[in-house]
Amino acid sequence: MFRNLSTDPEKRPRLLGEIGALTHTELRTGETKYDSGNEIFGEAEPANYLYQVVEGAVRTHKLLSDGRRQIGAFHLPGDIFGFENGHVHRFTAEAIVDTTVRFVNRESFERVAETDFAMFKSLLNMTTDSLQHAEDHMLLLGRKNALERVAAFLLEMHRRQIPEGFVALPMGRRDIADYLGLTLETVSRILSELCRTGYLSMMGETRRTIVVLNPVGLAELER
Amino acid sequence: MFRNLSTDPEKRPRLLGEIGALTHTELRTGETKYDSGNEIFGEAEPANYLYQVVEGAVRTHKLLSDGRRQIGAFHLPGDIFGFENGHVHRFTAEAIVDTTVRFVNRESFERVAETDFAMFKSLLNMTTDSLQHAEDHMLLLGRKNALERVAAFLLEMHRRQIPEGFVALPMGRRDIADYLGLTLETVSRILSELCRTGYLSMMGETRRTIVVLNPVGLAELER
DNA sequence: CGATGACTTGAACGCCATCAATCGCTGTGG
DNA sequence: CCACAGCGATTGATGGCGTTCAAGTCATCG
Repeated sequence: MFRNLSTDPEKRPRLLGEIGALTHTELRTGETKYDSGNEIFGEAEPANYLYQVVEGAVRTHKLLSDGRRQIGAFHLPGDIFGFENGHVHRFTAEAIVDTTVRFVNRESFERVAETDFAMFKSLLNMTTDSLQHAEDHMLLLGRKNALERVAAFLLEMHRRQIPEGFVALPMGRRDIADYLGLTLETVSRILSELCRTGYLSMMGETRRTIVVLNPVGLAELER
Repeated sequence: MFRNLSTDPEKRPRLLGEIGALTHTELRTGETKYDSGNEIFGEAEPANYLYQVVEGAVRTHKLLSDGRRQIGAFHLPGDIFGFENGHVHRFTAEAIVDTTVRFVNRESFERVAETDFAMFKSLLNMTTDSLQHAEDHMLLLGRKNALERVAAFLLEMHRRQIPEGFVALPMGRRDIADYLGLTLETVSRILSELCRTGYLSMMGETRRTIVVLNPVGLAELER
């Protein structure tokens, strides 16, 4: 569960897969488990590691002083996060569920990238992927209405998970809301509405398992 | 006018400055003028060139099918734009005023970057800068109210222009609105409000020259 | 079995969008 | 020189979408 196809399937087994192959040479790597809700790194902290989700799910967010929160991205198994060009994290990262994370020492990674063009290119590719996601998300946050946002979110999660006939959302309504720039009540209302109108159906205790009954219709709602 | 300090002053004379020094070797470069409002490249077009603003100003935006627009960034003199990792532009770029743009053939640039680490690193740095800007803008679009957005915009423009005692905005209210995820009426109302409350004063025919009287106060409004 | 936490649903409000009128400046032509 | 169209900005009136506040449901857990 919570496996991931990444944004672009052909790029799926990305950098840290390669790093895995290099482990025995120069890179210092490791693996850690984080319980649900725990912080992996904090905004403005020194960025000493690169991370890849092995199992579970991670959210990265920024906070305003009064507690308003914007989640920039969800990271599913296979995704790499925490790469920064400066030496400081620009987001806080937290485990959404119990999560296993592989990490690579940033400094040792940079030493390798210094001489390995393929590695450097991977880094650029990952950065560009993140940029593209952020650019698309700006359009969503700036110009889409609530229904379009939720539809876009469902389609994104649908696309990123290995097809199993349903979408297993690791995150709660509050996380979805903070990702979409809405309130959790609005997200809940729109999910209910989409159920009533036959676009999807919700299962499980906390309604976090979603069967998309009409993906084409959803895509039209997203515009 | 419309000179630029970029986000981080130390990075100001970036890539194409270096490219300028390399022109005689392998890179194919040139310069073009675009009249106000004209398109430099379109979304989904093949990305054959990298661009740097020499004089003037450029906006990059995405469109929804029904015409809603989100401007991702404004590019002022010195700024480089149009770099993509895929071979297709993800934004449309247009001149906001009469603008001179230097360009570099993408293919020849990539040939150079293939063997020149410094060049490659510059590209990564630029991408990371864009990513950081996009991430900050997501927070603004997702979680800030209209007053905070306008204050943030003014401070950004203030910061990016060479200090001259005033901020000369090259773009109109509609562009500002589409950058901030608001309507032009809301932008106008809030600028008037900021005038009335003594944070700034507006000059010129179209009120596009702005004197920030209380930058500290503005920063507090932004949160 | 009461407490807690996640989700849903309802009712009322408010921020910002929408619709519309007006102002001021510019350029054009009589 | 003035009339007038045109464009950008401002300002006002109204309305709607999403927020806020408030119950209420259901499952889990001590």
